[in-house]
Amino acid sequence: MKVFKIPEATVMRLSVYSRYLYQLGREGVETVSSGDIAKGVGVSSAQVRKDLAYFGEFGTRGVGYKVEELYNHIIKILGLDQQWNVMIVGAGKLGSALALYQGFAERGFNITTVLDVDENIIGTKLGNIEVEPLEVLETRVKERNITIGVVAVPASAAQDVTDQLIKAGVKAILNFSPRVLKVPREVVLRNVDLSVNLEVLSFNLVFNS
Amino acid sequence: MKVFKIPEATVMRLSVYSRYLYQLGREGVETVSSGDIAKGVGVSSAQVRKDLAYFGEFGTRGVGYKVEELYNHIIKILGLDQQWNVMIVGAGKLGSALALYQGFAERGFNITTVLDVDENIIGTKLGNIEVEPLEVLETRVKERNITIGVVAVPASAAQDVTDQLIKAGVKAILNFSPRVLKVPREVVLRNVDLSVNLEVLSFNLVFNS
DNA sequence: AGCATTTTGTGAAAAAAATATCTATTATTT
DNA sequence: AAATAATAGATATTTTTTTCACAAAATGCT
Ligand SMILES: NC(=O)c1ccc[n+]([C@@H]2O[C@H](COP(=O)([O-])OP(=O)(O)OC[C@H]3O[C@@H](n4cnc5c(N)ncnc54)[C@H](O)[C@@H]3O)[C@@H](O)[C@H]2O)c1
Ligand SMILES: NC(=O)c1ccc[n+]([C@@H]2O[C@H](COP(=O)([O-])OP(=O)(O)OC[C@H]3O[C@@H](n4cnc5c(N)ncnc54)[C@H](O)[C@@H]3O)[C@@H](O)[C@H]2O)c1
Repeated sequence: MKVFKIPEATVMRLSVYSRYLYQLGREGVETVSSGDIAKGVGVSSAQVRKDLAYFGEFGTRGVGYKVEELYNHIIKILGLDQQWNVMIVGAGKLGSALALYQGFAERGFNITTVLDVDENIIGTKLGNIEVEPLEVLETRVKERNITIGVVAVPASAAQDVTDQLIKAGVKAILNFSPRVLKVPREVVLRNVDLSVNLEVLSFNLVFNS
Repeated sequence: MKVFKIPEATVMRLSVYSRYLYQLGREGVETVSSGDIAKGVGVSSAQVRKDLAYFGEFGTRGVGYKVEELYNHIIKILGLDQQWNVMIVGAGKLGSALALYQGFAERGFNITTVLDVDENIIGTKLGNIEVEPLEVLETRVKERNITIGVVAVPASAAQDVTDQLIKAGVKAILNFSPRVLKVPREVVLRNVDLSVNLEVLSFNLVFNS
């Protein structure tokens, strides 16, 4: 029921702010100004205040923000005050790295299931998750209440896997394959295209010289 | 000496267009309109034309673009008509996945060197690259003419590794650690923050419901 | 050859985002 | 208690990016 539209850049920055606040919290800092945050994460102080202003008033004029309080607010805004069950499809190099990464659990993302089609991979363990065959996709999504699907299969299989995830009831998809995916409007899609990132670097190297 | 500023979003889209054109080329398609490209990658046709207009006139009115020709132009724009030597620092889960990924070489990114500090990892092979100790960083950057450094170490080591890369002469850095890095203005930096991506999903799941 | 059709390239308009400025509120100092 | 300083929140301005819309080519059809 979105009324205001929040810039995606704002959401991404909030995520970064929250991690900086977490760090400050652990260092024992109790209050922080928009300028401090700005300095810490490399944006302007006006930007920090603007980003927060979309969601309410969290600070005290003349004083700043309470680190812990602001942190909790942002965590809530980002939906990280709850657990999200995640399925990774494709237990290759990248899928395995993601499955083994502890950082996601710390932020409330529970990687409950990893699937593959390769007989040699199915049955192996990634940490304490056993890789299961693609056939159980729908069953697992339903019984484990999985809302987020991660696509880490070759480009040729990406759309097919995506369709299966959506049919099974997944609400959001993080796509690592270099393929433009078609999803219904109500499904949230994000693409992480690692090649594009390298190519932006090479462009800048050529262009700025 | 940059005269016009090109939106970063434009550069990212060009990368996506180029891959779509590559695909079309392999399917034997010879000409394509801005509308076709738009449909294929999910943007507007005006956007496609505007993006290209920053760099010249590549099409024929009433006809469209020659697939191969436009592809070559974009490859040139992105600096992919040359080889880039890349060093990955951190041969953990993510660094290994990146080192073993064939897709980068296909786009002109030559991963020549992978470094780590862990005695158990140094000396092991990733494909045909042997993981070497961090100590050789400067030597390798120089002798192998490395211009791009990939930071795939824990956040606590990220700034230190970055400083070493820059001191050794690397011109661009792709950072996978969840840490805001400080780099001199002339060094190109891009952050790939995988947690942020998941958090944008959870935000949208909460916000749009 | 003339006319209809397609589709680029582009200037103008609109929308979105970032930045700067101003105002109000709190805390601190004198 | 008044003056001063700090800083959030609101508003205004500027900049950037996207979208729109149309004239200018190129093609093909009659
Ligand atoms: N590894 C990287 O660093 C990297 C970088 C950029 C992009 N990518 C992209 O990420 C994706 C995965 O890359 P990777 O390097 O892990 O590849 P990979 O080949 O190591 O792993 C892919 C895995 O997917 C499995 N698979 C294939 N079809 C499947 C299906 N229909 N259902 C379930 N599993 C299936 C394969 O068995 C394999 O284990 C690819 O699309 C790749 O282009 C990877
Ligand atoms: N694996 C993922 O899916 C994932 C997801 C999001 C972010 N990240 C980030 O990417 C980075 C790497 O993640 P990972 O999962 O590969 O971690 P990892 O622990 O598997 O690997 C890190 C590697 O870096 C090495 N290292 C440590 N200090 C070093 C130094 N100073 N110089 C060279 N090497 C050093 C370690 O020996 C280790 O091999 C981390 O910053 C992590 O937060 C990873």
